[in-house]
Amino acid sequence: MAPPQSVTISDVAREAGVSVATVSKVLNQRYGVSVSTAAHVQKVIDRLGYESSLVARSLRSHRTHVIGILVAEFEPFSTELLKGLSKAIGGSGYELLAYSGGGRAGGNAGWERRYLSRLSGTLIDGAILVTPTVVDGEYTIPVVAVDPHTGPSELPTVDSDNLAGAITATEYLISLGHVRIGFLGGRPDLESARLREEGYRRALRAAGIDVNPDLIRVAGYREETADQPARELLTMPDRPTAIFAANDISAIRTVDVARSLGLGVPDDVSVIGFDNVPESALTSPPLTTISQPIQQMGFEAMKLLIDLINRTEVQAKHRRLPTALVERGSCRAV
Amino acid sequence: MAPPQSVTISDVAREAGVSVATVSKVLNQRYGVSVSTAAHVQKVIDRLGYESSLVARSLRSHRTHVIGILVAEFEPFSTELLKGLSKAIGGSGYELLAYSGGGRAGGNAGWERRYLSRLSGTLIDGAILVTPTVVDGEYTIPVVAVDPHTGPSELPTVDSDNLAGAITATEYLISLGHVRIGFLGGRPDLESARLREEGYRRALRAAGIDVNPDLIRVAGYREETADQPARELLTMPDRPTAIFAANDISAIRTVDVARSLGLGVPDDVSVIGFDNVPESALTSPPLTTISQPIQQMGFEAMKLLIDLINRTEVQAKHRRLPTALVERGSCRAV
DNA sequence: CTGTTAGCGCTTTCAC
DNA sequence: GTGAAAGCGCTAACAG
Repeated sequence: MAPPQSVTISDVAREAGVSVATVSKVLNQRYGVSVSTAAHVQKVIDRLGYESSLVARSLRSHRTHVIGILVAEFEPFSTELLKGLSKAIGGSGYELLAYSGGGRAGGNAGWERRYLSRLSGTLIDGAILVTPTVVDGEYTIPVVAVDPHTGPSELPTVDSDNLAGAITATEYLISLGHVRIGFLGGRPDLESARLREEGYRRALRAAGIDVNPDLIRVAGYREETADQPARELLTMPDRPTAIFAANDISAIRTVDVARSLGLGVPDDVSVIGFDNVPESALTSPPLTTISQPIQQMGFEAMKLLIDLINRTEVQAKHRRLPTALVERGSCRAV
Repeated sequence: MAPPQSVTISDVAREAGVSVATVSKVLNQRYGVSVSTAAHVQKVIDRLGYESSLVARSLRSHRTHVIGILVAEFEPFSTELLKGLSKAIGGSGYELLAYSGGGRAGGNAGWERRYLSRLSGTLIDGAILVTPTVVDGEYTIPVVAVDPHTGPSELPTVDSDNLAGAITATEYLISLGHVRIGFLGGRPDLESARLREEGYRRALRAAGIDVNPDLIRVAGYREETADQPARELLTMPDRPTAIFAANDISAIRTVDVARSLGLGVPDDVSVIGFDNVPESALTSPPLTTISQPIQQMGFEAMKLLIDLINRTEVQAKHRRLPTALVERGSCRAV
């Protein structure tokens, strides 16, 4: 039935004995085509299995009903978000296009701007930027940022309560009797990382514990960048009895590094993460962490973006979702 | 620095006082541009923050260095695959474009063909089809299927050993003393679903247990379609003591349904899944399941596709990866 | 070395 | 009701 390959609008036109303009009209249900012609053309379209090229179409008409999700990389956080986005898009009539550069796109600051330039104005009607490094400037299409660089700015933003979450994590460790608590920070350019560190410091001070700079390292949220700082903390002469890692990936790496060093978790060192990505339950022991409602964040971001695209009145341009402690097995009292 | 919005090649040309052709040449590092002109144009490009439109570019030159991943939906399996794909793409110079229709795209058989028509010939150099419903016919660009409709066909394919995995799962249940073992089947159009059921039947027969059709239901691999059949199995007068669900999503739903029915897992009913998506560790009790190396499958698919695109000699067009039992807490002996 | 010209597949006036 | 023609942003001959 369906033919092997790329059939264009001209093929359909020729086959149907009409002009491409006419085919285009029936394609887009425009007025000005007789019922019989329309039916005939439709038949040819079906027979040929024709589907209009998103690219060519978008170049001309700037409405594609496609929403772009721009991510540096497909890792646990962004894919979890994708699941929420996918749910939110339900019957909205939009389709999703998730775009990611090669692995280390995260390396080049401003990747989101480049991706956006490449796709916007044409391919997508709106975009969701996942942990973008830069959020200043204006955009030609509606854009929503998730967990961005700076805190809530002009750009519509969805994030979670990073500060409260970090305070909760640290207080939890303190309540377990820990005093020497290490901190493995996130991507320095991200507001979430700043707030998580701030929460750590604040909770420590509130408990009358001095913040020791030696116990603070940058782990960059990624596997490759987390091992070294985790090792440093774990091999200190007077190593911390607990480590708060700014995201689950770092925490998971910390558990692995600890094991490789012959240290038991939580017996020799307690570890708490942040995010509650599904992977956090896969470690042994399963990771105690602070949950962000990531899928929910995706859901909210999508709703917000669709409202923006439709120019619906938007209630709040910044949505902040709550975090919560998830106790599993990687922390214990001392 | 970077200006707010869509600047086109003509803007650059005008600003630099050259023709668009010249700009295009420096953009694509073509010969035929003096060093000084090139430098000047490059400066303007940088100043304007110009980035060429993927759409316009791809319409003309049919090489984009973008690989399409076509999925019906972003759910645990496809996103897990995405992680593997993302890793495989590393320094290859390709970028990833994951495309998904609205939620129930899975409903329309042949979605992958439609998506492909919309994107191919233009936007993407090659595609990975995730659980496509149809794999016949030819394609204009290199295509690799992951876990497709029919088993290994003409189309290059990556899958896992579904038959062996299903046999393992069923034998495991039998070894635990279960005899009345229910089966929650997958998407009927998928070869993986067929093989998993086949494995179930084969293991049963090998153990001298009659296959009871009443104990077999179709759960469709999705949350929405799994609840009802799970409930049916669980509320039978003589309900099974164990259920083998053809994927983790169905298994997780089964655990939930069991709980809502006041049945304990694994005390009243044992449940085993298939896939080992991260979510399977999040249930309580954590799910015993058959693991597929999903990320690895993504990795292999990407390698295969890149070889195909580069016309590198491809060793094997069908790659089948091993499955394994992952014992967690949702099964017990009777 | 540089610019002019012709499209890629499609939508959209605007004549007929 | 229908088609010719222009043009979206870009690349690729081909002239100059």
